[in-house]
Amino acid sequence: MRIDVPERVKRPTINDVAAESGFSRATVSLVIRESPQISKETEAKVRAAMVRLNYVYDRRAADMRRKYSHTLGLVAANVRNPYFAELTMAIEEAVRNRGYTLLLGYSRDEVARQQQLLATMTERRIDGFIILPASETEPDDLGRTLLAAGIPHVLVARRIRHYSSDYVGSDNVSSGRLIGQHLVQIGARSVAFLGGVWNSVPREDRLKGVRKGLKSAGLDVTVDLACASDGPDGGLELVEQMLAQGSCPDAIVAYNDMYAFGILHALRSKGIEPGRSVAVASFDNLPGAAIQVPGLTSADGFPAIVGAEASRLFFERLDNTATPLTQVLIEPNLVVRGSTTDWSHSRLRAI
Amino acid sequence: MRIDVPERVKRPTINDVAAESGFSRATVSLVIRESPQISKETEAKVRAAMVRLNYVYDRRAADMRRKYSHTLGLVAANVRNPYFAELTMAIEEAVRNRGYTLLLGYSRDEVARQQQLLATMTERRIDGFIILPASETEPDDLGRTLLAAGIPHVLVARRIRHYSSDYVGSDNVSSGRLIGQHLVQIGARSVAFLGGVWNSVPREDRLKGVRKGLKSAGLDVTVDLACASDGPDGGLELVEQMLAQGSCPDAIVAYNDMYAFGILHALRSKGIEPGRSVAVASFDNLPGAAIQVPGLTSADGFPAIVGAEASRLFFERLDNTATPLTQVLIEPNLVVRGSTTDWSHSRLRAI
DNA sequence: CTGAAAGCGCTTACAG
DNA sequence: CTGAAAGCGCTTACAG
Repeated sequence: MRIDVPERVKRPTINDVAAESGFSRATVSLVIRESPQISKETEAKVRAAMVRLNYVYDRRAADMRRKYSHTLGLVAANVRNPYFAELTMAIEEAVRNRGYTLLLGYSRDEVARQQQLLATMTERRIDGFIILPASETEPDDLGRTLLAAGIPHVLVARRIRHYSSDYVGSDNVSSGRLIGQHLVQIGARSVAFLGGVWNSVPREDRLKGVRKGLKSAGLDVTVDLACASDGPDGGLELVEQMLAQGSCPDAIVAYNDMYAFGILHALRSKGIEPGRSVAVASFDNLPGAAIQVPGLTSADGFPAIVGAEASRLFFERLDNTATPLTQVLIEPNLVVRGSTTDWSHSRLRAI
Repeated sequence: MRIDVPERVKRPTINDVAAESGFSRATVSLVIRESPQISKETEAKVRAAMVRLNYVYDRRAADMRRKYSHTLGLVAANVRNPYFAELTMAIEEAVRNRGYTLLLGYSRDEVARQQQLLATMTERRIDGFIILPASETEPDDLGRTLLAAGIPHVLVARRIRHYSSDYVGSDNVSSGRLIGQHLVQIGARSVAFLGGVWNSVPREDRLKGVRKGLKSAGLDVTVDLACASDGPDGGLELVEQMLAQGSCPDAIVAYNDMYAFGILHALRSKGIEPGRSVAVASFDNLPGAAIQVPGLTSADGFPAIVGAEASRLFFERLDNTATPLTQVLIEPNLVVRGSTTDWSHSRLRAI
């Protein structure tokens, strides 16, 4: 089967519509923008001409003459983690509801790619950025390209140390505290913290929170291991390293659910039954957490709300560049499931 | 802490660079585009002026004068399914490597949203689209807006019935056949097909493939149930409906891994052990498939390759609008795991 | 309510 | 190798 693809043809412009309708270019422009100063008849005639010619408005040309491009750059590390997927989708929706178009790029957690994306989108005159920064991003990476140029931007999900900007994210410290307190409550005495990128801000925040939660019982984290890979391999590596450090702790706190899933699998492959033998808790509460074996206790960070808030803050910043920088932290919710309560039960039984 | 956000300032233009460097506008333009007809000294002087002024190129203005906007619209149903996430990331990467910028929108499987996105991006003069269409998309939805206007577009992952276009996707029929044949091989005699959107093209293709695979042993699908939700609830609904139709089949084929994960969970909650009591196989081979309990047998569709191929085909179409429409099907690979081999073993043992 | 003119920031022939 | 002029498709004051 051979089907001809239509050739590119020259598109009609506002000039053609003016000629076809018998009005001036300015009048056509006003009709397009639904100006109240155009009479019903004039509008009808112009619109009819547009339909006859198959006219398609050129927003690029329009925006070039205006102050804003009605375009937003979203630069995200990746979208493999469903937390990021949800966050990204929420931003896209909010942005579109404001009549904006989204330019998207993934840094894949590489700073060089991220910088290239920021540069290209700036050349396309986006009105600003929402950035889920690559893990290793330094303050200068954004300071020199965005702050210095006065380009509005909101950071999401990952703060950057020593960089002041608008920011929206889940409250990682609070999530950690909830998890720590819960582990104290079920009677855990030794706790390992596994996964995440070493020394990254979200990891530090989550770990700090867990420590706060444990402190009420005079406890602290006994094992602390990072790992760049959040897949099954990463889980296995973490579990093996943990076991190599001595005995298995009462509880494992994973950096996030992606790590936790791999850790659950690794534990089983080592003959250690997650839940019964060792309690496991984590961050994010992805859809997959509920259907793990056993169900995974996890702190929900509400990525869709984070995304919506980030968009709201972005447009607020666009409207008023003078307001002080704002940090919005979304309160988490700990969802308790078998991965910690099973352990609690076996403990009680043993008494 | 209160930090002042710099005000929007008027940006220097090519005119300013011309004045600062002492050359004409045209010369500056040629320097920017690295024309070979500019001398080293001239280039150096112009570049120095650009640095002094903090000049930022305006690609919108440049593209408006050119034939192409170097911009591509990606309209995807969603990115919650990791298959789509991987596909999207591969497209973003390929597009960027060609110096293109990606405009992104999610239809959330709503045709109205999809149409709105196509319209908006067309008004932004994207050079064309890559579309992962909403499930209910009709041929006319794309025919009237894209075909009629001669806008290049490539469909990915989901074909549309009675619509001829460039298309790239995993070979769903082939995947199904591999699964069907494998089930015959392990000795399954009754097979249920669960999940997916009723009557959708990918569902029909996958089902057709499974039937082909089963046919060699004179078998056919005995239960055929669709379900719009691919979460745990959907899994439960499907399993309950299946059990209501009589006894549990030897094997379940899930429409994809997202459904399969929910189905595994639902089976366990009903006291049916997946793998041992009923074999389960599925499509996509997501990262999560390997760490299910038991490991899930699944046909890998290679979304990253689908994305790369779709991008390649898109640019080919852009370069030459006259070549015949092309359909690229990516050959799948069946990854066999415990969810089917456990059953096989128990069966053999029973003999 | 409508029109003529200038301009947004670039590129593209066309001369020299 | 470089410059003056026209143009991409719109919007924006400014008159009338």
